Amino acid sequence: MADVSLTTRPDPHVTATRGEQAGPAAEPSWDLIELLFFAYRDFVGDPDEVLAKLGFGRAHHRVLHFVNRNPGIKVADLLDVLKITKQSLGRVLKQLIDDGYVAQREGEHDRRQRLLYVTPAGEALAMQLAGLQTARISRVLGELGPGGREVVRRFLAGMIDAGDRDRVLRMVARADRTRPRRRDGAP
Amino acid sequence: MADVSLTTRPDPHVTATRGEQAGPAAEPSWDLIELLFFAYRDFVGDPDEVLAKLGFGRAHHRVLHFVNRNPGIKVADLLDVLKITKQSLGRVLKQLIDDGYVAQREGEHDRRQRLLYVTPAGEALAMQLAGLQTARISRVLGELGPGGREVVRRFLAGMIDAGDRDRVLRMVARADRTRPRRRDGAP
DNA sequence: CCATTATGTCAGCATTATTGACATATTTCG
DNA sequence: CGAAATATGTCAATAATGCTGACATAATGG
Repeated sequence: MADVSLTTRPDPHVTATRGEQAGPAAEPSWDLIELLFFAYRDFVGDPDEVLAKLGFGRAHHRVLHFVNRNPGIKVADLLDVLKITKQSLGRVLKQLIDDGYVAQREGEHDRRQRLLYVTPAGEALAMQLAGLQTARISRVLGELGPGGREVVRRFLAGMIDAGDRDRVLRMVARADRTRPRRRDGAP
Repeated sequence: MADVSLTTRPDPHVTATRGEQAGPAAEPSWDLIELLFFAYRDFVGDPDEVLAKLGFGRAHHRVLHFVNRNPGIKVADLLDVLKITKQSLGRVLKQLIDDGYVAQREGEHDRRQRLLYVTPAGEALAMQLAGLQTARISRVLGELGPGGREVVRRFLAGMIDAGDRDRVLRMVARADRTRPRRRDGAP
């Protein structure tokens, strides 16, 4: 049974890849639809296990992740990224704060703002979770060979709604620069 | 602002792709982690809208999808694929049956079994939803150029837990053969 | 006949999301 | 200055989707 189709094969239904024209949809991409479902489920599965032991869920992960990646982010911007309501965010954010994984600080220019930062414990947890997901990704990219990473990146970026894509890519790029060197004014 | 990084660029943190060795996790793949999050959200977003108008949710989509792809599937096997409990499945399955999207039939050899099939309405809905997702996928694959599809496919397959991978790939391959020609004994 | 299997169902609970309404503090602007 | 707008927090109710545990029914199979 080993290793079916993890290697390249002719792939009968590559009918022509039919790029642009969104005609009457020849034949659904069943394989990619299903693989994406299973891949994403397992991709978030590893963090889920760790979080469950702390009494947290997937929602906590998302909040912790984006706060870690965007130190000093405003609550309003976080809501924008996550596309949830502030009531939904409030609950999980309160738990993360109460448990000492996230801290708030007043904005310097605008004291209404509660800028969000991860605590050292929060950063450690965020890095642990990201490490699990990165391990999975790295293993696969290693199997793909050179160039694979860029193809995957372009595929995922292209799958994002056009209206959001640039904002997301800007955020990814910005945070790429922000994280590496320990940011200045962390609490 | 347009089109950042949808084109290939040097990509600073490609540190060596560090394939196999799962050492102390050098630097997280922040970009792919986040892109996967946003890509999956939008990938399921299109069907979500259609389903909401019918009073259905994502859970209904998954059930309808796998029944459509695996006509005559046993309840137990569906539970295995979805990895949920029969109580959770029962709720959404009952709605799909009551609303005429899924039908049950007794197994021929084993009359305890309730084999699941989509009705014509169910097939139409499943195809509509798959069409939306396929349109998104096809557009991106068209932008990736030849070879992109296979890289993406291998990436997604590789992201699946090793223990499940073969089973999933076998299912994908089997259904690839099952669907195309109208199956024999559908209700 | 009896143990097992396949399925369904009742009851209760948790997580994560929603909407609507309102409260508080602060900034901004006329 | 004072009113309007903004940023955030919170209360209450509801929905979707998952869970556990317990039990019921029907059919299979030794």
